[in-house]
Amino acid sequence: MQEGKKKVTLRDIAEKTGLSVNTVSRVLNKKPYYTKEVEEKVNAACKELGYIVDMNASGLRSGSTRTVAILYDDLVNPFYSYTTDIISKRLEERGYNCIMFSNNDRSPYVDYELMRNVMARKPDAILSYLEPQSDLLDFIKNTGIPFVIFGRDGTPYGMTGINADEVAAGRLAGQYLLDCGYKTIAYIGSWHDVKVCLDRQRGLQEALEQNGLHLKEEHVFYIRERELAEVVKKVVEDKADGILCFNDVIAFVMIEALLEHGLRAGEDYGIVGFDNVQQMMRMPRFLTTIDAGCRDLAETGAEVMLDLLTGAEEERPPFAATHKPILVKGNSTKNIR
Amino acid sequence: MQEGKKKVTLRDIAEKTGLSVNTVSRVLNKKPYYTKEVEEKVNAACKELGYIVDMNASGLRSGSTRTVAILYDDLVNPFYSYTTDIISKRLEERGYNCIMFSNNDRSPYVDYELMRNVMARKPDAILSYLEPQSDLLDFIKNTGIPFVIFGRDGTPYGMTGINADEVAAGRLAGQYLLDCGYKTIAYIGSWHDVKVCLDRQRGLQEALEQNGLHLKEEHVFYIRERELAEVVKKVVEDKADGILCFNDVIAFVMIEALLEHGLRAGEDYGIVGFDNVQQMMRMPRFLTTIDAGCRDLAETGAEVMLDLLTGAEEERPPFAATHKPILVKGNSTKNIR
DNA sequence: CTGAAAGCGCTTACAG
DNA sequence: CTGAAAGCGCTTACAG
Repeated sequence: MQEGKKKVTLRDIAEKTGLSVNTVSRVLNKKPYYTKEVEEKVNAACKELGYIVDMNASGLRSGSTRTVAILYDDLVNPFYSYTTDIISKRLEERGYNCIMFSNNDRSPYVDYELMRNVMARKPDAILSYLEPQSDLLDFIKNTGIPFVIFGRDGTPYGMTGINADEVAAGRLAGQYLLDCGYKTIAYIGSWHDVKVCLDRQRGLQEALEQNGLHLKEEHVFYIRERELAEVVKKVVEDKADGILCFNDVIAFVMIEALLEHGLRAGEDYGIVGFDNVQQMMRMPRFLTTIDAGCRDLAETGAEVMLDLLTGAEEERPPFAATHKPILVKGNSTKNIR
Repeated sequence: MQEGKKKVTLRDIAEKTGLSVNTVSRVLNKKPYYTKEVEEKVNAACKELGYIVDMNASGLRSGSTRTVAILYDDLVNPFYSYTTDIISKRLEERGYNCIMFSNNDRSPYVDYELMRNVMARKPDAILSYLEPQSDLLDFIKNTGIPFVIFGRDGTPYGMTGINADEVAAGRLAGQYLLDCGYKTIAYIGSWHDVKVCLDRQRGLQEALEQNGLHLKEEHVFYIRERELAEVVKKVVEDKADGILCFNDVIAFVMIEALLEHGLRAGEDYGIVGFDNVQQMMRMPRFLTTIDAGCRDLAETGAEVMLDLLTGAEEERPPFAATHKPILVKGNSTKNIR
C-alpha cells in the first residue's frame, strides 16, 4: 500500500484482475451488480498496487468534483477560522474537500473575478462568508451551483443564509449599554454597505429609540473606510462612553487605540463586541460581547451544505428562530449608574 | 460576460471565432505563435460568451492542477489561521488555490488516510502544518510532489521545513522565567512526540541547566494526552510558579483552569506562551509570550512554495538564521525577586 | 502561424 | 452481472 512511484490507474487494476476498467470502476463506486468475488479481487489489487482515484478525472466525467468552495475575507478573525474549522471537517468526513477563495482584500463582496476563479474549479457547492455584489446575483444563480451565505442573512439576495438574528443581537447589546448607564453611544462598523453590519447597527438604533434616544449619525463609523486615528479622535472629543463594535476584533483595535489616549475600557468607557472570540480561543474573558452560538451556527451550516450536496430535503427551522443571541459580560463594561 | 446558463467550452469559442480549439487554447495560455488579430478575436469571444476555463480538465491533461494542499490540525489556533491567511492569499495571487485537508483529530500526524485524500486531488505541492508519520516518509517522497513542513523543522524528516529556532525560543522563555525569580518550573506541551513541542521543551531544559537547575520529569505535561484536571492538580500541589506552555492557546487554558483554584497569572505564578496570538488578533496584550515573527514566517513559506511550484531556484538562508525569536512581555509574568 | 488527432483517467450510457 | 465504446474539456505532441 505504499507505492507511488508511477501513478496507478484503473487500467492497472483492470489488467491485474483481468476485469474491465468499467467493472473495476463500478466496484469502487459501489454501483450495484457485481459478485462478492469480483469485489474482493478488485479491493485486493487496489490495496496491493496502492491505487488512489484521480478526483479530477472523476469530476470531469461525472460532473461532481466533491469539492466545496469557501469564499472568505479574512481567516484571522476567529469567527471565520473557528466556523471554517468545523464546517470543513464535517464536509471532509463525508468525502468533500474545501477549496479556499479570498477576495484578496479587494472589497467586502463576492465580485466577478472571485466567481471566475471559483467556477474554474467546478465546485459542487459554494459557502460564502462574503455577501455577493448585487450585479452578480443573476450570474451566481445561473451557475446552478448551490450558494449559501454564511453568517449573514440571505433573504435580501434571494439566497440561502445561515445566520443569527443580527438585529436582535444589536438590540440586546444596545439595551445593555443603556442599562449600564452609558450616555453617549457610538457604533463602530466595518463597511457602510454590508448588511450584517447595518443590521447590528439597526438593532442598536432600535434599543436607543425604545429609550427615547437616537444614534447620532456622527457617532457611526465604518472603520474599514476611515482612518482609525480619525475615528478615535472623534470618539475622544465627543466623550462617547458606550461603544458598540461590529465584531470583537474591531473592539480590540479600539481598546488599544483608546488606551493610547489614556482611556481604559471598563473604566473610562464601556465597550461591547460581537462573536465571543475569547471563548473560541479559550482566552480569559475580558471583553463584553454578544454570543450568537457560533458552534451551532457552524454545525447548522455544515448540515445545510450536506443537504444541498446530497439532495436531501430536510426541513429545518431557520437558525435565528431557535437560537437567541446572548450577552456575555466581561470587564470592558460596568454599571456606572 | 454574465452568462452561465450552459457551460461554455473551448469548442464554443472555436466555433464562434472560426478557429480551432487548439489555437484558442494556445492564445488563452499565452503560448507563442499567434497573431495579434487572432488574439483579439479569441479574447472578444471569451468575454462575450463568458468563457471560464475548467481547471479539472486542464489539470487532467497537463498534469498541473495549480492547486496546493494544506494539511492542518486545527484552524482555530491563530498560528494556523493567521499564517494560512497570508499563504493562501499569496498563492491565490499567483493563480494557485488551496485545498484544505485535516487529520480530523485522528492524531497530530500526517497519516495514510490523509495522504490518500490529498493524492486524490493531485496537488502541485503540499504544505503541511503536521509532521509526517515516520512510516509514511517513503510514500510521501515517492509521490514526487513537493512537501513542505510549515512551522516545524523538516531536517529530521529529510524535508523542506519553514521554521524558527524553537530551541532558542524555549531557552529565551526559560531564562526569562528564571530572571523573574520563579523557582519551580513546569512545561505544558501538547503531544509527547511532536518535535516542535520537544524542541521548545529542550530549550527550557537548557536554560535551567545553564542555571544549575533541572526540569523535573514530573513537571512536564502533554495536555493532549492527559486530563486537564490532573495536570492542574499536580501544578497546584507542587506550587509550580513558573509555567511555560507550548503555545498561547494552551497558556490561556491553563490560566482559566488555575483561576478556578484561585490562582492568578502574573500574581500567584508566571506563565509564558508561544506565538503572540494576541498581536495577530490585535488584542490588548496580557500574556507574556515568545514571538518568532509569524508574518515573516508565512511570507517565507509562501515564497518557498512559489519557488517550488514555478521551479525557481532561489537561494534563501534558513528562516531561523535571520529571524531571532523575541520575548514579548505581558502581565502574566512579573519580577518577583 | 494554425489545425487534426490523440489522450489525460475516469464514469456513463448502452449492449450483451 | 460484465464489457467495449464514447466522451467529459482540456493540452500536448505532431503535421502542415
